[in-house]
Amino acid sequence: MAVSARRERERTARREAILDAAAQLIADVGYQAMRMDELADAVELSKGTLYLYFANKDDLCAAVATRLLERYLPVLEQSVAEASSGLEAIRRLMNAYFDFTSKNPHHFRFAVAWLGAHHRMDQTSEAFQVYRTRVGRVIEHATTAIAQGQQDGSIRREVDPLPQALQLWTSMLGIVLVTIGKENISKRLPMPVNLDRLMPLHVDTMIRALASPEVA
Amino acid sequence: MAVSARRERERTARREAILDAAAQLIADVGYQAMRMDELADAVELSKGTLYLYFANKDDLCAAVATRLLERYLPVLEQSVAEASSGLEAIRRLMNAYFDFTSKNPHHFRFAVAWLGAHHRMDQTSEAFQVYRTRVGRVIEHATTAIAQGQQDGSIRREVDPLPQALQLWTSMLGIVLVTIGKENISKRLPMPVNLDRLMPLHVDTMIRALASPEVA
DNA sequence: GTCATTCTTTGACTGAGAGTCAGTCAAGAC
DNA sequence: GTCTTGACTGACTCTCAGTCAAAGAATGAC
Repeated sequence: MAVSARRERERTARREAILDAAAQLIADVGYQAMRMDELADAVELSKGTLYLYFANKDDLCAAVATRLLERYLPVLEQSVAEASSGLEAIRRLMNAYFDFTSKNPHHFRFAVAWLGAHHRMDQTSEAFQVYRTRVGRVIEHATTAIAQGQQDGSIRREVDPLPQALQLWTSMLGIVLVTIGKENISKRLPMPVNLDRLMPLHVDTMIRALASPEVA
Repeated sequence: MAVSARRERERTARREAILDAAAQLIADVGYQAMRMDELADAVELSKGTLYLYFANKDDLCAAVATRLLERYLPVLEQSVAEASSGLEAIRRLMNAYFDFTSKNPHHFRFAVAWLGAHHRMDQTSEAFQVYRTRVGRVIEHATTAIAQGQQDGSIRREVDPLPQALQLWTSMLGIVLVTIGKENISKRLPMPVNLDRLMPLHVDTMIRALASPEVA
């Protein structure tokens, strides 16, 4: 039946329209401050309709985050592909991920809230499932790059790729968390601090820890 | 006048009583789920009274967090004092900080929310000022340990102590963030992951990056 | 063309929880 | 005795996520 096919298309289109508006709003004010009424206004739908497309606000935000990360994955992949060695791939991957989070600070804030959440967020929904696999994709790239670096001799043999990839990604979270709020945070800390140097320093530090002795 | 002195004491005592109850509640359910009505019940005061002692919920949580960190500072200091070298001091400091956050996951969640906050949290209040100086204390210890390690030859000369201390503290945040939610997070990620090893791995990785060539 | 059916949308409403404020009360001042 | 001060109260307001009974639109059968 052609009707149901068209319905399906329309439904997808509407969903995308909601996500577009939500992404814009979140970029402007953040996902906490974004209100569902406001979003309904922006897409010219009633609030109830939003809840026909997404289970709740967190679910919607997860979908926005997923789409953002999904669109950025090719850039990450490109950066890895261009690398001359596994170690270089790690450096590029870190820089590219950092670039992504700098451009989408609110997406990152949401991801952190997701990780840090205790009770509040219901993470059983499909949106979170999908988001997880995208994050997994990033970690996989790091894992592959490390293994490759061991092949080409740029990275130490003793390193265990998957755990180390997790360590890389996870430590990155902290760096990014502090950096995206730098205007505020540098005033929040009691010592004079230049947070622009933090990320490059972190990359150098990690590279030094991974590099095989010959290279270093 | 003796009256005002007594009033002052009583006021302080009441404030402490509120903080005690709040610390307990936050430890039980987390700072998000802790409700001001519930807290008022617990200290046998009315809700309005809480707002005579603290500007708002965030302010109160910041005071709880500050007190916790303050009480743990001697332990951190002890761990540094017992170290045989600057590098060893860093290792101990990282482990001690990690121990603290494991025992007080909700405190840490609050700190992360504070760092990640965009608009929502009003951070101009005194409570946040004080909290900042306590965090600063931790970073100072790390800075000192690095400088000391350069003196005793355990840490590389090229390292710049303060920026590197910040890098240490900041990268730690990410690791801890993921680790404290490990029961959940290991199910949240698409690959099989043992998060118990993450923290030791991070410490080893950082130590390797800092160690002077002779030592490594 | 009309009517029944099914799918979509609506927006007023509910509930939860932070924060407020006019008013009460007790202790001290005079 | 009465006046002042400051701590305390709790019913109230406000904001916002999420709900649901009713309205509306599209489709298909005859």
